[in-house]
Amino acid sequence: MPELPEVETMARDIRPHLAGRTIRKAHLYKPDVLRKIKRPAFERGLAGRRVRAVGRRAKHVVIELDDGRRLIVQPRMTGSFGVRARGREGRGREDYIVFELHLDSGETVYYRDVRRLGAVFLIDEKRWADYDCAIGPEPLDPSFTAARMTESLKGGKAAIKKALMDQRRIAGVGNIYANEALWMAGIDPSRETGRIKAEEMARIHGAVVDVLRKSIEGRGTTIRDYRTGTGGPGSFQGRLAVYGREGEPCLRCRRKIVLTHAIDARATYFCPGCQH
DNA sequence: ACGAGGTCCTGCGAGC
DNA sequence: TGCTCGCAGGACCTCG
Repeated sequence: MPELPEVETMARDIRPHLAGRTIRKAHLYKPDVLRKIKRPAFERGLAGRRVRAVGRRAKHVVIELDDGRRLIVQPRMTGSFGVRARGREGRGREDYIVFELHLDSGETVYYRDVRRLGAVFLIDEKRWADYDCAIGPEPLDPSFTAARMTESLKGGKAAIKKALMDQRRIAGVGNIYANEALWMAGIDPSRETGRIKAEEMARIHGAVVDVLRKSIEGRGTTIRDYRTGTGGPGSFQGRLAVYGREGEPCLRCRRKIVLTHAIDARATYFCPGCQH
């Protein structure tokens, strides 16, 4: 579920509560979300550590610790963060809580995930660098130009929508924003990536950057599960042009929006009237 | 080298 | 009202 704007919103929301704080104690309730680390090592590795920084990379929340290690959380479909004020005890395992970080401020930052498809890992600097290298460029980085995007996508025989969602090519774009960006750019999602002209690629680039920026401003898209770091819904769902609008008129040409699962078995919404 | 499909999980809404 | 079924915003793996 959470794509770049949603993960960015979560990271921004929890940052003021975490940055500069010391983790007194970490408690893990759902060990099956851990990757390549066991519960005791996870809890021991976090206890006593000070949080140096909280950021985002692609669809991951990155919590950097004072020993250089990173707590990485990838919420996938249903993961979300929350902050509990001092003195308010949590519901712990009853409430799909995966882990809790009890801070020296008295606050508790927790991560919950209903489906538990998300991933949590604690890795050192070197392994994080390797992991980071394998992910494509950040679309909101100033160096992400249309030329850079074209270079990153080049040679693709796959549908452009699939290419946009490939994290090795571009970071952070998922199903909702791939659908939206292609509508904005007026490009048919099934088009072969390698056959898209430079001028069209520039439109797609502009649309990707624009839709992600606007969604961050709106604090993300809540269809069902997504919650911001403060527990509320996002607002961008009210501004979606195609996603979830099957059968409704296109906002540009009034033709009916079509839903198909032909591309990678994921829901693709597009307008047959003005996307070519 | 690529695409298709299964897998991890739980909840929800549609339809009977 | 209550059940079953299909589907969900992600990403990894195997198979052909």
